[in-house]
Amino acid sequence: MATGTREAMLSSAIRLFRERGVGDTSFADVLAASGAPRGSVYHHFPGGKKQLVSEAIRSAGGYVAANFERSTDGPAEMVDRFARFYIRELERTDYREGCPLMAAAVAGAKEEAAGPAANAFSQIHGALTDSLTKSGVKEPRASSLATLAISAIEGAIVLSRTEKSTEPLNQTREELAQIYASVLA
Amino acid sequence: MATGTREAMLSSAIRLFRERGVGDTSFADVLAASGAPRGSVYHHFPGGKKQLVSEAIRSAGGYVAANFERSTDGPAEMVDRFARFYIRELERTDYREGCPLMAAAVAGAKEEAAGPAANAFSQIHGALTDSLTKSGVKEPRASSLATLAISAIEGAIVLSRTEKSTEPLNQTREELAQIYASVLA
DNA sequence: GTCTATACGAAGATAGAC
DNA sequence: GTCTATCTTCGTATAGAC
Repeated sequence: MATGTREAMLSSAIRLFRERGVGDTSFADVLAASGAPRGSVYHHFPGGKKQLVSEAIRSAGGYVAANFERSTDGPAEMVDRFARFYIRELERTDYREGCPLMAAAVAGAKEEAAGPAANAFSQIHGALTDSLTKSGVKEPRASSLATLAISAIEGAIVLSRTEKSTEPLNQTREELAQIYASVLA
Repeated sequence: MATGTREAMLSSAIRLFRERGVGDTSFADVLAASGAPRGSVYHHFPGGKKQLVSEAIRSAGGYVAANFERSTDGPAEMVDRFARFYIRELERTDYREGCPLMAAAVAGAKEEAAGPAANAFSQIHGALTDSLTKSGVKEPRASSLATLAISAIEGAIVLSRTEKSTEPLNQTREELAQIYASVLA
């Protein structure tokens, strides 16, 4: 298919970013991982690596946001599913792959990475805040609770990864569940 | 002084890691930032870049841990001071410099970075858990609450940085203060 | 302990043939 | 749309003079 190579490069880039970070991922790495033909790189990404990074993080952000929000879910479910998703991801990849948005955000100097990551975080925060207010939580508390959950889960993903244990993420998930339950009661 | 160059290189490395991440920081960058003489690199760090990274993160870990724990503080104070420290750091550096342990942990493939970061996180978690149990919180809740606080603050640092606003970190700090207050009451 | 010079490879990017 | 070849720059590392 026409876009097969492009898609393969983007998804390989995302995987490598999650694994080693943006700065440690080279163009050649993406080529090798995706099996994409060497000569077609600048055909698909005339803007070079910056374009590849930017599009990959944008794509990852859309994916994470879509996984985060399900219109039928309440706030507690959104948070719990988000945490569980990354617990599964860490187990699936033997603790190699973290959150792509985190990887991008830490490369603060690269605007092509940090910019799309900021957008995605903002989108997730907005969705969770909305869900909280619809459940009766007033601003500014709704925004605070949304920030707490996103911060805690993102941080816990990193801790779980470095410890090679799901315990930090599970502990965080349980504490958040308790907080959300008491607020929404 | 004999170790002046060495120290300068290490502290410059830490600053650059916080700013752009480990993968995007080159040896030459560290040299330029520290003003260290080009020819003495392998005199001070015969193990090359791996040694520099490893020692820099170890040093940063000790610094963060020392800042985190003060023997006279209770758990709520430890958490609050940790959050406030990074709020000040973000303001001081115009949101350029995040947590060095985060930067190291995200470079999961580099054991010389991820290893020392994991040690530092573990040390901080142990100190906070101890402080909680001494305040009467039983295990395993003490461990969970410690994990929640560290995860949330570390995650919030990243969010605040990408948004160029202290709001996420402040919101997280306030929510954590509330949780700790209710548990310790 | 610091300097210059340089080797060596990796990485990003481009050109031109097919 | 893909291939090979190549150019340039950068990054790590080493050698040898001072």
